[in-house]
Amino acid sequence: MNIEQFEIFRTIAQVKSFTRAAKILNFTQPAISSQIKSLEQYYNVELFERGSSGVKLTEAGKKFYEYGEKILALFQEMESEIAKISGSTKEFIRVGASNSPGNYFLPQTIKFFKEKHPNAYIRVNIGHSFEIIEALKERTLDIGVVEGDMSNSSDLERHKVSSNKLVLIAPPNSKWSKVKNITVEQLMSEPFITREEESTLRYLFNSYLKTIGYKLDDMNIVMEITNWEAIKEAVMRNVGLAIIPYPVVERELKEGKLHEINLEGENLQLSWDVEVVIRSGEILTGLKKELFEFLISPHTIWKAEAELVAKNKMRFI
Amino acid sequence: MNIEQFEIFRTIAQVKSFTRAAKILNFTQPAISSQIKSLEQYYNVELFERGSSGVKLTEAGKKFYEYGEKILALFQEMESEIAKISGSTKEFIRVGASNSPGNYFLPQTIKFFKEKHPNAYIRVNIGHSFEIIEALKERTLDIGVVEGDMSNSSDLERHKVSSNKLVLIAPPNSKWSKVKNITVEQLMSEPFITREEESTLRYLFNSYLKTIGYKLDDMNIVMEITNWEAIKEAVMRNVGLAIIPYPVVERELKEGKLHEINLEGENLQLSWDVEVVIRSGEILTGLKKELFEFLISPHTIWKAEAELVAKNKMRFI
DNA sequence: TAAACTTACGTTGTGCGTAAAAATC
DNA sequence: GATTTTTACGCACAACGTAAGTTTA
Repeated sequence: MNIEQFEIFRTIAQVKSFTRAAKILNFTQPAISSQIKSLEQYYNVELFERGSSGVKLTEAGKKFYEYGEKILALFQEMESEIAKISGSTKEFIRVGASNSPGNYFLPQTIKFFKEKHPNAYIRVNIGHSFEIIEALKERTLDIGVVEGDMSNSSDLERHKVSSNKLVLIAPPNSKWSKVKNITVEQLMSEPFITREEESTLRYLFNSYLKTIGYKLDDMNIVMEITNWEAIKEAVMRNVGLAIIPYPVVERELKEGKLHEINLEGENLQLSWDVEVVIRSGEILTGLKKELFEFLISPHTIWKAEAELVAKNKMRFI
Repeated sequence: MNIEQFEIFRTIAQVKSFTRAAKILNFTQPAISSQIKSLEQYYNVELFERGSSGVKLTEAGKKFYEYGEKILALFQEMESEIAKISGSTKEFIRVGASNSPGNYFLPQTIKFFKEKHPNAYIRVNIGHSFEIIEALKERTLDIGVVEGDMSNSSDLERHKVSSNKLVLIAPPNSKWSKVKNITVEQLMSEPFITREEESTLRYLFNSYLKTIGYKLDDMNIVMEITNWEAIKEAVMRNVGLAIIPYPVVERELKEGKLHEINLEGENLQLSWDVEVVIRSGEILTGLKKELFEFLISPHTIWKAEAELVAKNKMRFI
């Protein structure tokens, strides 16, 4: 029996879904399934009731969760104690998130942060906003990430995650070079390049499209690419149009290597409605400080992602 | 990181030796080494100070032990809770033992018991007698096995493990058929069959020999065999003499298939000086009761061992 | 030299991802 | 029919045992 299994189990229990837990923990869904299955076989008891809309804890599952929480808490405490003694540069950071940010904002963000800071050992705990807030106050979490309601509380500091503009880009020196505006209707039929399904951008852009009565799946998607640099390349090679966060293409637009087109009547201001919360007056240090600052300036996500010499996984459709 | 690693770590800390921990946990010593090594590498800190006479906890090791105890306690509690819910026939039994019984009496005993009762999940915790006694009173242990001092305490029941006679056996219808007595001196040069080094009998017989100024290693050992049935066979085939617990050869002696020889002036009464301790008035049930009764009648060890259709591992020297 | 731990190596088993299938609404 | 979990399978890595090597008193 494995400590990691407690973490998998806890995440599932918190998000009530194998699939979502897999995304958060950076596993495939079958891997999660098999871990839970082996637990259930070992104890010869069902831990989750499987439904087609998520899963639910059984009685045994509740017990398991209850003890698992305590064991994980002790374990994490131990790890930091040991880390102190070993003079290790490892830093254990406990992040709590509510459902939506936990599913769409955090997973990739933390993945990128870890790649830049291999010494950061980040544990993500998912729960309701009020639970995250409670845990912060009880000092069992270092940083919270919740849906923004801008409520005030003297002992907590809330930082709204800054918004970002999205831009529609086209190749210069093409039929687009003179075009300044197009309608959403037109865009839907144009060859379009997008990020992979699991990406934050795709989720946000899709949500946006839904609000104005469209679906990303109805677009003429010609390519899915998993990193910004390759998307920019593809647009330059006239493969299609793409939607990209402004910070990622700032330089190319200024240098004229890419061409911006306005979506008529649409404001592609991108907002997460996410707040990063810490205890008031607490001075964060080291990687905790770095992570906090990374979280509240989300454009760094795009940049970080661009910097990673990505493996250029691309897939033609 | 693995719960089992906590158990390995704890056992080492308690017996202060990789080798002894390996025997208790039924692993080879290198397996233990590598587990600890991987822990130390992961946390980048030494957990034990290695000395040529055992090992000692470092500062980090002490922290690890402290948390490990708590985590293991929670984990075991959880397992029994889950077992209750699952209606499992698994039974978790917490046995505490002081050093000597923990090293020589318990490991094989429990191994045999488990083979007969696959539903018994037995955790052995090793410490000083007074710690075992304390833990029993605090109800964190079910059964204690300590060196016997027959001290009295109203809240604990102490049961002396019954002694057993050892007999020296020879083939009938051979040069031994008329021999009734030999001296230890003579025995030392006769072809002799013995159990493997790790066996309880060998340990006890060797201890006995030392008290009268001899060593088992000085005997003319022609074969080591890991089970009683095969030893009896070998003696019958005139391979050599052997020392065996009386219950194991009772039938063969009565039927005349084996011949008993007295060791002149020696009393091969075998005593463990071991007491099995439980809380007074507590009524043991199920496998706990079985184990308790198994422990206090150690001749069942020999019998159980004989019953197991052993793999007849034998090794010529 | 004896007792203890470590290293080296071959084997086995576990855990993961990919892909396809089954179940549930 | 779309979403979610399960099954099947191949691969890679981790854990164990055996055997040989090293350390230390």
